[in-house]
Amino acid sequence: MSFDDQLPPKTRLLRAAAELLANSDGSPVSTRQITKLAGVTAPTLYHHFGDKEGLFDAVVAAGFEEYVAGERDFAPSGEPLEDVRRMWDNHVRFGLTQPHLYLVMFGNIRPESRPAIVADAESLLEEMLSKAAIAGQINVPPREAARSILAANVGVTLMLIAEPLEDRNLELSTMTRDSMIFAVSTETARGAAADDSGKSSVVVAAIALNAALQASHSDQLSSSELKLFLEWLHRISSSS
Amino acid sequence: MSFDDQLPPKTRLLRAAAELLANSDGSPVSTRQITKLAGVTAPTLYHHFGDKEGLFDAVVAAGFEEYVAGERDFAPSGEPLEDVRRMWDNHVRFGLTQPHLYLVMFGNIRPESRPAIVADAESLLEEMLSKAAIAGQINVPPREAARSILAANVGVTLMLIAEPLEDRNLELSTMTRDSMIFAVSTETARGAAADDSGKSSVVVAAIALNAALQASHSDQLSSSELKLFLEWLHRISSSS
DNA sequence: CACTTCATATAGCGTTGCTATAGGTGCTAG
DNA sequence: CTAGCACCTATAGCAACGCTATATGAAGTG
Repeated sequence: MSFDDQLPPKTRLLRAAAELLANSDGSPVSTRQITKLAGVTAPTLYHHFGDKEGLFDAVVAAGFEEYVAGERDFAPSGEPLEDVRRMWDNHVRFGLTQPHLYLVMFGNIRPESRPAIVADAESLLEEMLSKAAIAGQINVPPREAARSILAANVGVTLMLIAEPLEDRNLELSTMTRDSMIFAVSTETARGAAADDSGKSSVVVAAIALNAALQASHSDQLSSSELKLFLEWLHRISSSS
Repeated sequence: MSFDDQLPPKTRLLRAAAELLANSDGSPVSTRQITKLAGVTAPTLYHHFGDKEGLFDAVVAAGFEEYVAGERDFAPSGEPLEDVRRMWDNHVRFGLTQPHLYLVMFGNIRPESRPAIVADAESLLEEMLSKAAIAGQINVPPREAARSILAANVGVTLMLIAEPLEDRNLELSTMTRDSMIFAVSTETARGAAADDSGKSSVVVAAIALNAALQASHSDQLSSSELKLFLEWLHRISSSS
């Protein structure tokens, strides 16, 4: 169960820490576990990495390489905002496939101590958004857009990690992603509010839905379902 | 430096924990510090709260009361989306004035263990968004909108907490906030390319009706009818 | 008074991150 | 060849951690 004795202790420590971090079910990883798996004793760890956090930082640095590699892997599609979407998705995917590493990278927030990793991720995003800005596709300075989008991206990823596996719904991610990109992009036709009739109630909403349904040939309901649905709608909207 | 001996130990423990948590500069707070400040011994803590996390949960619960009180304090302005903005701002303000408490509440994420606090904050937001939905102001089901907005809200707050005080820029918050609200609100005609406007109005109306029905306990339909009705509504509103 | 129940204290277990000290190893200089 | 010098690693152990088995006191009830 130990590591190849040929490798230098520093490397063995890094691999052991990475492995334990990846397989730990959220419980903290002790230096004793790490040094035991690496086949070295405690002082070796502190000689090479200063302290536990130093070792984790080194692991994170390697993890970040992987993260950045993922972010850069896809060739620019010529559609910067589409690339931003892919960066978002890659960010979330990274967080969900390596939740413990991600939590060390982005989750271990301490007041007034901004992890360098955040700045790196931010500039990576900003780079792509600058292209979008050049193409006149966004209505916010790239730096601010990057900060904003990254914040939302981190928030969503943390939420998804915290969620039990069985009801993890990636729609939260895509929806938030598209909301953010939509909001900063210039391609949105503003104004032209469809119905600002206001003062909506059950009745008004029912009437609106009724009209809209009949006009749009929605195929979400079968015809028999639709018939009954409309009858109920009528009952609701003709009451009160 | 100790606490009023008249108070029951449970209260003293709570206050001591809250105080140490509030004044700690991010470093962890030990049970020994807490019990010493409270003037009790270890078993007392475990008798009342089970374990350290239990005590922290209790502190958080008190903090959450404060948080909720802040969220409810302002009278509804009659403009639900404006109230959502204020809830967002209140959330950020709470996080920045009590960063350590906030980090215990929202930052201490562990894989697959979703803090109850998140669900509470979510339903608080959802409640307000339902009003917006009834008024036909949003184009996404309230629950999904709440999840999405809260995720972004948490992400932004964590980012701001991590940022050094001197260059904390609240514009990140307002910008992200408005981006999210803008994206889910119907006051903007969404990108024409991806949208069939007829179908879109069906969705909006369905969402509004759904929210209205759940809010008003209409007795126009029997409970079994209502159940099926809502199921269809859900099918319609979650399509597109 | 006897008895139960709740609340607190004494003392200590096992584990944590970390280190003072010392010893071994491989290199270069004389 | 050997002496000296960095560099690296191990032995052993400290202080602090979360937590608990056990015992003692206080308060209420028959």
